[in-house]
Amino acid sequence: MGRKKIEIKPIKDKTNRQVTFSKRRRGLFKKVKELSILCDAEVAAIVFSNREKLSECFHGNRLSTLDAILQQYHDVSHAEGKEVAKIHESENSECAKSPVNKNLLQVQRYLDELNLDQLTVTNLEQLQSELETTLAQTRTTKVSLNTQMMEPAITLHEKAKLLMEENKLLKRKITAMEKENTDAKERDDNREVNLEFHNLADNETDRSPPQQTLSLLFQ
Amino acid sequence: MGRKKIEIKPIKDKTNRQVTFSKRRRGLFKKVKELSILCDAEVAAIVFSNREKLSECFHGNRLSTLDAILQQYHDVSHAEGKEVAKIHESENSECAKSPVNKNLLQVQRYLDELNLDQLTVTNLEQLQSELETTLAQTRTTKVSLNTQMMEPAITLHEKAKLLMEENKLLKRKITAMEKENTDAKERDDNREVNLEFHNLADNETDRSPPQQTLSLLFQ
DNA sequence: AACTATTTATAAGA
DNA sequence: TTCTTATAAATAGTT
Repeated sequence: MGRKKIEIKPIKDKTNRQVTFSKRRRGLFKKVKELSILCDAEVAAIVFSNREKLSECFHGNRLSTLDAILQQYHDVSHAEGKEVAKIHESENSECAKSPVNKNLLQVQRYLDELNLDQLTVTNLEQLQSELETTLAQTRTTKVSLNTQMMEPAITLHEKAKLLMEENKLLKRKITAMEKENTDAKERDDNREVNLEFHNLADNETDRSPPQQTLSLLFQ
Repeated sequence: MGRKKIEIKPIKDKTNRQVTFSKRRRGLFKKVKELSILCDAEVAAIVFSNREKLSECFHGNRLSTLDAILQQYHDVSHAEGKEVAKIHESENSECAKSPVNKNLLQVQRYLDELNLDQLTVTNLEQLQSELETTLAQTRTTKVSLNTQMMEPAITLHEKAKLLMEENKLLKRKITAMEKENTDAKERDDNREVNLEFHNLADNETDRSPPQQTLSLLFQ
């Protein structure tokens, strides 16, 4: 659909790829919306760009979150034929690409600029733990199920961005660890590297408690 | 795109709706595949027909992340509760005016001033403090039909979920890496990052048993 | 960001 | 259903 036919193969040119990505993602999300509305279907699309940025689009008028979709996904797969409860009905679900929350972008930036040398599993878990502690206080906050309430895409959108930022850090860290391991191995095949890995593992094991706090979070 | 222009509104005629559903789902999945290939992106689409029938397609060649995220998203939803936030994407959501958002702005400023070379518990405690302020604002906000007032709790709630998921992912990867390191040392092999990936495309026909694909996601 | 020449998707008909 | 085809829609390359 354009001036010329293109082959479906990876676009090498960075600029062109980015432009195409934006255009096609927009188109994809539009299709998602249309399919959902036209056919009374639940449709979700999740996109990770090659920069690890995430955007997602969900449409449906019966189930309302990706959670629900995945729940249903699971239910259908594990209990074929079992009737899946419909949670609620709502009139309409408008959707479009989400606006960017500048605050969260700032957090992203912050995470992105973290010095890799200082990044450890402990750091991330500490951050998580702190956030969990704080967020636990929202548990009693009940949200009205007013169907006209529109939760901006920011929630799913931005949280995912944060997640991906951390994910990116993780990958970089792992890459660094691998590299270090390789180097060490080449120099001297001794046990130092292993010890380092074990330390990390121990740290994260010791820090499992945060998950308990989380269990209180999502009830 | 057809003999006549159609409005994007629910199709009442059952037959027509079913036909359109099939056609458009095929088209959607094709778009997913193209976007993935052209732009080196991870793309997933999940579709439930109005009869609760599932179909999905995933495309991507780098990450097991998406699978992992969905897995963990699912895990959390299941293990921690059934409360499902009602979230809809909306057009033109504007969060900047929210009082809670102003608190987030404080967080942003705080992050701005952080020495990025030093992420410490003290830093995090300050961050937590800021977030607590934000959440306090949230709690005192009366439930309102103003959609903007209700977002933050959900937003933060969801963020917390993802932080936890990321944490799980982190652990998983590091564990895998640790294992790989051990194996590599033992065998003196070359290391090979073991990024599993799925390409479940072309799985759009209804006869395709959901169990097969789902077992990959939700084993 | 817009603009169009084209390709692609698809609505209706067979 | 499946195919055909006229047309709407998406979009590749351009400005």
